[in-house]
Amino acid sequence: MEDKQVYDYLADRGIKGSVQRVAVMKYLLEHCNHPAVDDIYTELVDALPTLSKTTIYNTLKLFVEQGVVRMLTIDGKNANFDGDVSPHAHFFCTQCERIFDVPQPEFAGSIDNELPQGFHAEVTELYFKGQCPECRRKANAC
Amino acid sequence: MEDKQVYDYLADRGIKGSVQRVAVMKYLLEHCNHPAVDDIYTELVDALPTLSKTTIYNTLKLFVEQGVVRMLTIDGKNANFDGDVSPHAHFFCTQCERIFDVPQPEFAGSIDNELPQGFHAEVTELYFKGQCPECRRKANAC
DNA sequence: CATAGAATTATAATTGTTACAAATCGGAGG
DNA sequence: CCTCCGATTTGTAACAATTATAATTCTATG
Repeated sequence: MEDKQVYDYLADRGIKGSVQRVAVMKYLLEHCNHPAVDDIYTELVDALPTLSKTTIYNTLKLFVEQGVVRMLTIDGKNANFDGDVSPHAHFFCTQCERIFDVPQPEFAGSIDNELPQGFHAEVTELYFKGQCPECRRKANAC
Repeated sequence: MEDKQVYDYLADRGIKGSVQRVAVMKYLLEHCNHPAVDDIYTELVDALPTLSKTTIYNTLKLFVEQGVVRMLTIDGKNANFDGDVSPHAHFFCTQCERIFDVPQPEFAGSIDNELPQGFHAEVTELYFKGQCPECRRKANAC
């Protein structure tokens, strides 16, 4: 993926680009590993040696506010980030601690109908926690 | 609610009671405000002056492991706790920052059918974020 | 009543995040 | 091409939630 593409992607969504912002967005678009702030920092600091962790925080905050990134609070410790903002749910494996994308059941279409009168939801997060296929297989192998 | 009742409630679920554990469980059963650790501590420390915050952490960890309490990671800052473990979803008002109980759509009955082959979920958390009726009303009053 | 194991406590350490002020960057106008 | 202003980035320090640890206190049991 070209930096120019990412720059335009941000511009289309009303976000002024910068070297750092493009790098963060590009990383999120190219990886579906739901990184934490630290993961992103570690990945990018080699290419951008002056990068500051504060910048990652600032950038992600902006991205979340502008709706180009989703923040996940699934693992109870860190925030994790997802560059895929299309509706989907997440599965947290309590053993390997990885986060997986899983399809979201259809109720999502009419969220406010599901809610009591007067509530208005802007964000929906559906989290599952348990064992992923790989860890289940290992556990049963005993 | 009597302490004895709460003590038995815990015993029925395989948890040995203590003054502190009963106090925490009782508080959670009597309040649906989804308190954070600090809220619980502040509420209980008057009646139990020697209470330690570490005890609250230990106790809640035990309760969550034993499935008598749910931990919510909806607000991005603190963990919040819910003594009601029956299936229901939560709504976080981004303005007043309160957490509301809301009904959970029916997919919950057959969770593993909703998940890709091989995943096994033990916990499901459905979070909505937006404005509660009260804050919406205030916002529109301008 | 003595003892062993469990639970509680206080303190310190750790960690993720935010606040803040200084330095740097980038674009508009001269 | 230069200067200047506002936005962005950076580094440091502050903050707050949580966890680790070790000592103390409880509690059940013999």
